[in-house]
Amino acid sequence: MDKAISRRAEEKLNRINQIRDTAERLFAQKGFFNFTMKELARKAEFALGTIYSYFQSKSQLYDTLIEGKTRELVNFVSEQVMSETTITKQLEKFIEAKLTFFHQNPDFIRLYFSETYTAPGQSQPAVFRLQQQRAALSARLTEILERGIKDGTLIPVDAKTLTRVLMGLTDGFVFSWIEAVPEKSLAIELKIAKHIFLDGVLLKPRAVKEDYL
Amino acid sequence: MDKAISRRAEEKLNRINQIRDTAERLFAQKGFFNFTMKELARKAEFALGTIYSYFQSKSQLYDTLIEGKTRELVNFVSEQVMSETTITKQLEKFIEAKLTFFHQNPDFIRLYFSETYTAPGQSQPAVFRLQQQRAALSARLTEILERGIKDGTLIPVDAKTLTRVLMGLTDGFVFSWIEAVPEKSLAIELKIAKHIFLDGVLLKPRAVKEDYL
Amino acid sequence: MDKAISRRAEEKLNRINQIRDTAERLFAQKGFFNFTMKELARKAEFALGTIYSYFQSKSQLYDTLIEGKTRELVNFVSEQVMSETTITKQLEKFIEAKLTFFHQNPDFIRLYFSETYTAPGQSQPAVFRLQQQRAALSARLTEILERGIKDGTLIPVDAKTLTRVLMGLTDGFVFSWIEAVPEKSLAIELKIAKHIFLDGVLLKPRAVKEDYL
Amino acid sequence: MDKAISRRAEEKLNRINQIRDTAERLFAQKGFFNFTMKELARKAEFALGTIYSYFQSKSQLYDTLIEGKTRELVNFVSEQVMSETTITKQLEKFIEAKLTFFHQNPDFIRLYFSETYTAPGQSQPAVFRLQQQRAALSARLTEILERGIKDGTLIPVDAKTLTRVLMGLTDGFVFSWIEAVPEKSLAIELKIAKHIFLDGVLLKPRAVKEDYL
DNA sequence: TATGAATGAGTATTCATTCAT
DNA sequence: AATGAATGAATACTCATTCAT
Repeated sequence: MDKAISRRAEEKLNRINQIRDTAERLFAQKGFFNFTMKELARKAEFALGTIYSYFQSKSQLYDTLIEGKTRELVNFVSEQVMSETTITKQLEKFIEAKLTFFHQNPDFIRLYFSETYTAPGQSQPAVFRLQQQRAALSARLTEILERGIKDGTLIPVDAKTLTRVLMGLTDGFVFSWIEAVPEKSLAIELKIAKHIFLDGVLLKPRAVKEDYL
Repeated sequence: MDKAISRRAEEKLNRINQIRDTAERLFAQKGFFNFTMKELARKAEFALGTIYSYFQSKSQLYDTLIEGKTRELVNFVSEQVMSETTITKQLEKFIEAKLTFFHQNPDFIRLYFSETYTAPGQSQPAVFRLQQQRAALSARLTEILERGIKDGTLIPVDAKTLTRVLMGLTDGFVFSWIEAVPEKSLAIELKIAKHIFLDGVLLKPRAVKEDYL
Repeated sequence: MDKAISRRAEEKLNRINQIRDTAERLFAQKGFFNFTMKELARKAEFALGTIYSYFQSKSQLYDTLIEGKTRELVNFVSEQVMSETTITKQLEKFIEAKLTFFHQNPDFIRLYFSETYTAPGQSQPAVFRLQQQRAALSARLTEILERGIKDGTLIPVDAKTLTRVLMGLTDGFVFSWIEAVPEKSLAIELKIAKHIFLDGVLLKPRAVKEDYL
Repeated sequence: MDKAISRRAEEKLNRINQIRDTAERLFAQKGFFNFTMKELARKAEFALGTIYSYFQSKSQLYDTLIEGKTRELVNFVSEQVMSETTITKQLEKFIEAKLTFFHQNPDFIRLYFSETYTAPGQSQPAVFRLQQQRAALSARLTEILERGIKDGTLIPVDAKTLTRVLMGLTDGFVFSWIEAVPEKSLAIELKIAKHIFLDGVLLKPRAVKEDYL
């Protein structure tokens, strides 16, 4: 009996996951408005009604997808960063984890950006939660940067500003993958990314550092 | 007679521009699918049919808007960059011009990202053209970087990779403005951006530069 | 063996009755279209499939309910009327029985009217049978009235017309209970009803009776 | 110009009325749930979208229909009744007006009863308003009856009860027309109805009047 | 025999686009 | 040229019914 129940539960989970995966791919490929629930049903090989027995609505399905993946992202990055101790290593780890996550979840890239893109005034659930998660990630980054600035490792710039900058920089990196994810060279890209963030692109560092507001 | 015609032509141009401006605002605020042509007509203070006498379809209006603005962007950045001679100055100018353009056209930020977001396989006209324009901008950047690498100003990295990186980095910077465009501190942001790109975030440059592939 | 079978048969009957009762309540409360078979299953505490093993379809369940209750009504009224001998008493009994039946089956009031309401051209089974039952009831009434007219007890009006009138009048009485069934005053209402049907509302009967076509 | 505008206004009114008439017929024939907006469009010879440009939704169209007709009914009956002075004449006029209205609007009979039928707890707009109008009509009737009871014209029964009774009786009369409206004999039916209400069905009034609670 | 997950036809509503005035 | 009423294809979602377990 127990076995039967768990087998059913497992099958149900599999079905849900099959829908989720198909939906994620379709949302990513076509955007929210360009795919129909009918198409999802066909691609996921379920009847329309079956989809609706697992998810309340198209929006709710979308929300669930975004929310789940974003939470994964935040957890993944947080764990990786916490495994390091020095500021420099933590920053490197942050970059590495964020880029790695998106590299492993290329479909999510579009979702992530299309959601962040949506006008904030609309305050749809998905957007709201995603922005909350982004905020959580930012807060974690700010802590590291504040410590780095205080102990003289980093340039003395307002930590909040620096946070926005680094969040943006890494987003931009990922964003460049929308057109073409570099299949094999993640290691190289990572190396370059870290280097640029930490040391800049000039071969010979400038002798005199500028003043920072 | 000539005058009358030119007055009419001017009026027509004004009308078109009024529609364009309203449309750009709406596209930016709400996204392509979240407003109706009826709403556009009402906001632009024209009849529905009038809009359609100037633009073939909603998509075509959208395409036109994206295409025009992107071309403006490319021209603006190219001109600014060409006004400088040294590699460092040109890179600084590139960053400055790109960020300035988006700072002055905040509505365009969403359009730019939402379009780039749309899946490339779809090959809708707007996306296609926008990507062509992006390619043009990238090509310009690659030239500069190649010269910089060759003359020893920049770290010896594959120029194509570095291009993608810098395009992504600047995109990311702009992207961070979607949530909140910094009204007054563009100068400061620019200073920081340039510094980070060129010198990195470490206060004391690392003594030994790593090897680059 | 016999016993076991009869126990099963009894259990089955109980199950069917539980479904019928729940269904009757739901049909009456919400109307045919405003509740789902799922809701019925939940309220009757059976699985959806179980309902369908006892009733072919939602419509057929509805039909069965209407048919059964209407047959009860006709039988009840007929029996009561047949227990009297004089015309006046029979008419009083007809009124009394009809009103009493609906008073005891308030849920059925809505069912009765909503069904009669449905367009006759549609010829759905339930409507058809209900109308047959109504016809049976009417026929019984016509007999009484014809005798009453013949023997000079009643005003000399076409019996068919008078039948329709009295059917309508009693329906109307019952109909007024849809909004609020008078809990305690059935006796009083009955007294008034009988009086009005037989003697009218004027305190002093008009001296000269009009001619009737 | 004025003319053109009024012509358009008139055409628009005609169009709306054509939709209303078709809708009233369909609602009456099939009930709310058994007809589709598509069918309405086809029967009214308009495109689906056109229907929606005149009415917000199926429900709103339904509400509008019920509300309008019911108001007509109440106004019509009120005006007729007010044109008489004696109690007896007013009661006769009430019966006459109510029956005449439904005789002239046979489609409305079903709507009227199906709406009154709908469970009151649901409190849908249409039901609510219809019941308000019914209440208004009842109130008017109560006034007349109270005066009649006071001045000794009518039997001494609680006026509220008598109101419910007479409302029910006339409803019942109309209700009997659902199955078959008597095309030619309205005058006769009216005569009989009035007679029964006022004098009852007994040819020889009973000598001793019963006591009334 | 009982269950309830899966099915998919059916329906209200929206909105880009057309075209008679 | 300008207007906006009319059009109807497209789409999210519901719910009676089936059937494998």
